[in-house]
Amino acid sequence: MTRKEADTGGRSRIQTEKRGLILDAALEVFSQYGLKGATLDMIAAAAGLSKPNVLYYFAGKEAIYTALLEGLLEVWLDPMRQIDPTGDPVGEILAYVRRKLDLSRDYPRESRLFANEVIQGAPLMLETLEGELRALVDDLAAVIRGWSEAGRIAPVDPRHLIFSVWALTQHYADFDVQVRAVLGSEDPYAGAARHLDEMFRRMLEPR
Amino acid sequence: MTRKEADTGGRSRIQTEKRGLILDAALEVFSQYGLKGATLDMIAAAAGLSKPNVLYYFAGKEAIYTALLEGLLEVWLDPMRQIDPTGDPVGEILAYVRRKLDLSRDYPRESRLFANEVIQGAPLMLETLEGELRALVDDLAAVIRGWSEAGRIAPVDPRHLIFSVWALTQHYADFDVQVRAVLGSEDPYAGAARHLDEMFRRMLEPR
DNA sequence: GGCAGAATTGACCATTTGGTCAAAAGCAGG
DNA sequence: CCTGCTTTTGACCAAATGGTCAATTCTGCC
Repeated sequence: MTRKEADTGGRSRIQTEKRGLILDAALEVFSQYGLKGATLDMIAAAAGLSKPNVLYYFAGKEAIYTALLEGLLEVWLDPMRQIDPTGDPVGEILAYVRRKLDLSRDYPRESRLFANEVIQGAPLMLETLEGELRALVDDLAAVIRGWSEAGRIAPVDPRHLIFSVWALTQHYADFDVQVRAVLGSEDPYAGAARHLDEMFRRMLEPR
Repeated sequence: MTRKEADTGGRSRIQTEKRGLILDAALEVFSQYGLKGATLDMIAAAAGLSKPNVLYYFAGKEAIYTALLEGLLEVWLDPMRQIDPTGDPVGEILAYVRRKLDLSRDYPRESRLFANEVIQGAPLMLETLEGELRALVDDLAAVIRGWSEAGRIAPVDPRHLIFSVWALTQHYADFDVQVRAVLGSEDPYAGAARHLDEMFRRMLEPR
């Protein structure tokens, strides 16, 4: 486990505990109100700590926000890393979609936090996006292009295919209220899983 | 033209002018920083007016934001309204996708403003989403279901299909920085247009 | 039990910011 | 040019908010 949040990093038990508490509270608050909309008082209250005590563990509001974002990227990119270039092409992509949709269902706050950041121009993540993310996408794009050229999936623009996976899966987390407003009491994720599975299958299966 | 922004509504020439100026400046600022992140001073500066002067035309910051959102929905829903139930099914949906993608390309600020609002729970739009939007989607879903049952398009969940159109097209506006970080200097919209066209075609054409 | 360092907090501060107001400046019609 | 109005603004205010700090409490260790 190399996740930042879980890495005690030489910190005392109580430090690790409280930092975790704060990060969890901050995720709740930031994902709902954004960086500027959230206040230290809200975060402190949600964590059950006093404001100065929160500042004892983190240098400032932005430091909490940054720590959160850093811890996030790992988890977020993980489903992509799990794709097996030697596996069955259509199956691998469908499984990827499935993992990404599960992430949206199980970690909607994380998804919204990320979305908020990117929509506002990703001032804190531009580097990462242009570096790590881009490299990862290039790698996967090469694999997909290989599959495509070998006739194992229908011809497709690899990078726009990847965008499509992101867009379609994250939509259910980020636009949750809209989706639910339209669907009423129906569970969005059951329908989404069937729909996306069918959709990508039709799109990818070679004729 | 029934758009709120353009409706003089009995206001003097100068009123209409200045209000328009303010709304345009506010769109720029709100879409970039969100409701809380934007300040009246920023909006005033962007509009080339003094802060009290801005408050002379609008009751407050939220009033500007609300006016903006109201003016938006019309434009945003328009492409859906243009779908012709008597037209060619696949062609109609492809044209819809195309219109929606054009909107993302030509009005990214509007798209981001809307996205920001919905991600944060749409406190000001829940009613509209559950009323007007839901009704509109239900209507279109019925049309699509008809096409599907008549075998004129492949079987598909109508409402999730609509979500897919929204997600895929708006992604290019809302996540612009991410898309560009991955693509480099390549124009996102040319590739997106081809990709989405091909994707929906494969998905919808009956076997 | 006592002590050193870690953890916690109430009180406080400076800045930002949404909003007010009374006075000044424009402006159109007579 | 005067008059009544609309428009504009500088000065100001109160509340919210990020952050500080000295003092107090707690904890682990001998």
